[in-house]
Amino acid sequence: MFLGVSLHCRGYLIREERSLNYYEIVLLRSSAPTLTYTSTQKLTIGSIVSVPLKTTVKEAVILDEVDQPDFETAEILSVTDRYYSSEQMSIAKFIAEYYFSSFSEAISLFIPYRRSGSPDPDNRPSNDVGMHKRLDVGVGVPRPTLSPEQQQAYDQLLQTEKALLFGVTGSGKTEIFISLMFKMLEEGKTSIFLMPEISLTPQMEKRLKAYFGDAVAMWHSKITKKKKAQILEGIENGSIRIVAGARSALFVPMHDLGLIIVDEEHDDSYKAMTRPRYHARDVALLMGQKLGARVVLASATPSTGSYHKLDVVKLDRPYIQTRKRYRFVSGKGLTPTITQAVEANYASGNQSLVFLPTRGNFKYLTCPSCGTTHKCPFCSVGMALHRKGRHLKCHYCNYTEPIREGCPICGYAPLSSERMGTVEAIEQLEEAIPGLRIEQFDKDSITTATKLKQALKRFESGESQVLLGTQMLSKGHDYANITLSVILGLDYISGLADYRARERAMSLLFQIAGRSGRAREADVIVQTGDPEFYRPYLGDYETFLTEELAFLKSAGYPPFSSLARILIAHKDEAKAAKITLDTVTQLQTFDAFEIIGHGKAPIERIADKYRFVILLRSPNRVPLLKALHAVDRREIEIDMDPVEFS
DNA sequence: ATACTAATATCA
DNA sequence: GATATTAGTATG
Repeated sequence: MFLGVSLHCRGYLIREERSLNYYEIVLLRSSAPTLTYTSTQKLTIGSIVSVPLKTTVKEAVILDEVDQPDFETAEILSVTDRYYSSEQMSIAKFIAEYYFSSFSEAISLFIPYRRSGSPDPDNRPSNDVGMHKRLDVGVGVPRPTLSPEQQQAYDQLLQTEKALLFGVTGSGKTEIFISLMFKMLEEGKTSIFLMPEISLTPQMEKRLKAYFGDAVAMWHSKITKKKKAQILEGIENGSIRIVAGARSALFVPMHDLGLIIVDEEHDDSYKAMTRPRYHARDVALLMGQKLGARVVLASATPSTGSYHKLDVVKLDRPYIQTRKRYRFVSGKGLTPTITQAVEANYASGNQSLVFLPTRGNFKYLTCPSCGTTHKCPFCSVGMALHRKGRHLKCHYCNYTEPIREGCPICGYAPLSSERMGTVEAIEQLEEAIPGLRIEQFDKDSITTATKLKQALKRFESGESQVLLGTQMLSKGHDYANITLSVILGLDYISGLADYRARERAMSLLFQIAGRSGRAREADVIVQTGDPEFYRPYLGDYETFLTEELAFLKSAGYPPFSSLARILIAHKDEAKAAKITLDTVTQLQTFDAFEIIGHGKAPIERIADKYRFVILLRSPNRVPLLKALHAVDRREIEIDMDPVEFS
């Protein structure tokens, strides 16, 4: 640090006065505009400092050095030992501009670097190969042996900066990931491995730990503060070379990053649902480009977008070639056909998997007399029935109330309930099939990693014979000996008003089917009223992708166009409607995009706020972004590349 | 974001 | 008329 004690100017020694520097700063976790402060110290861009604001002290980031302004400035109180690297700053700038968040919100995604105590003059932020001590991590540990197919895919991946690894379930993608990570270790580089819902994939953790031991750390929102501090220390001293985790793992302060893997890249949970509404897959690609790191996206059911945009490396031979018999059945809920199939599978000593769609699995209370559905007082959705807790719960705002005995409108009792919930499905199956034990697999019952492990353990030991649950079932766990997969209510998914509904339904079918028959041949029962849609593509996702891309192209949807969704939410419905119309009026002055539609959101009210949406489409994203930056954004939220339309 | 201020609603 | 609640504004 340099203190400007005196200044020489044309040979004169100017007054013994410290020179003042002026800095533009942005407060962390705040939507306040950039402010100007002063300091006697020379500060670097990205440094985190403490500043006085009104009556409190806040943390802020140095954005830039500026000339003395024409207003009074306060002095920066202190400089912390934390800083954001220039790469973090520029990626945050991109996120703020592309996803319409403040810079503060974008930079707050990142975990800053910590300045090490030693006075290293070349202590530059990142990618300085050689600045960290090299540990003999992984040396001597047997590496995975790759099959010729895996070896070929691995070689191909090393030839490109970014690629999509398209590998069917059971084709051995994980061994390739591990081999790539070993390669990084050899080169003295680090890796980030992203997966959806990390806390729910203990298998992956186990496999990574087996190869990399303490050089790998798991990172997700449920990791304790203390543990996170330990991991950051490990990253800083170079002992941790691989960070595996959910979305947020993308923002850990790695040094010498060489590889980012995005597993299950098709998964929508990579899109953040709160500001900044970034897509981790897309940010990973940008980050790779900025840092010179390789990016590998991987999936058995890649998104149409990635398949279209990236070089594809295929891995299509599964270890064990197993046959699947598909059966399409009609109806709703647990029909006798399905119950009988589960029973027959159980009787022959085998295990089954039953899937219920996430949003279709809730049971609502309705009055058989007047037809009223019991709704949340703050949201325009029915309240889900939770029999275990004997209460009604709003899916959107978590408002809870006790179960009513009779209809609040006409007093009719008892109330009836519609739709199949996980609990009811389990009750019905267990009642119909004596001796059958079922694991409930949803957000209500699998709340911790421990509960997940216990449920899987019971299932693996044969103590239970059915896994029944929601989306969670489709997420890459390895299940031992499932010979029957049942997918209920697939039409609920494909019927959602969303240009990607078909893709989601097809992906789900493949993912669930992929959970079964890993060792032996298996049956897959699909409950749908439209079997002809699925039938041509069974066992061939690539043909589906090709044809779906043709459809998306003709309909003008992504990846052949760019979408933006504008969300307006206000307690006063009239005000919300007015903001919507005012925004539409502003938007109509641009010809950079098409206003697909505007009006009430499918879910009209959430948490006591009325919701309106505007959907925009443009063949080119740049003019769309430019136009949106010109509109008044004070009372609207812009969601770029939306994945949710509710 | 949040402290502060002005405006407006609520109430004894 | 005093006080509670809400809306609006500036922050360096």
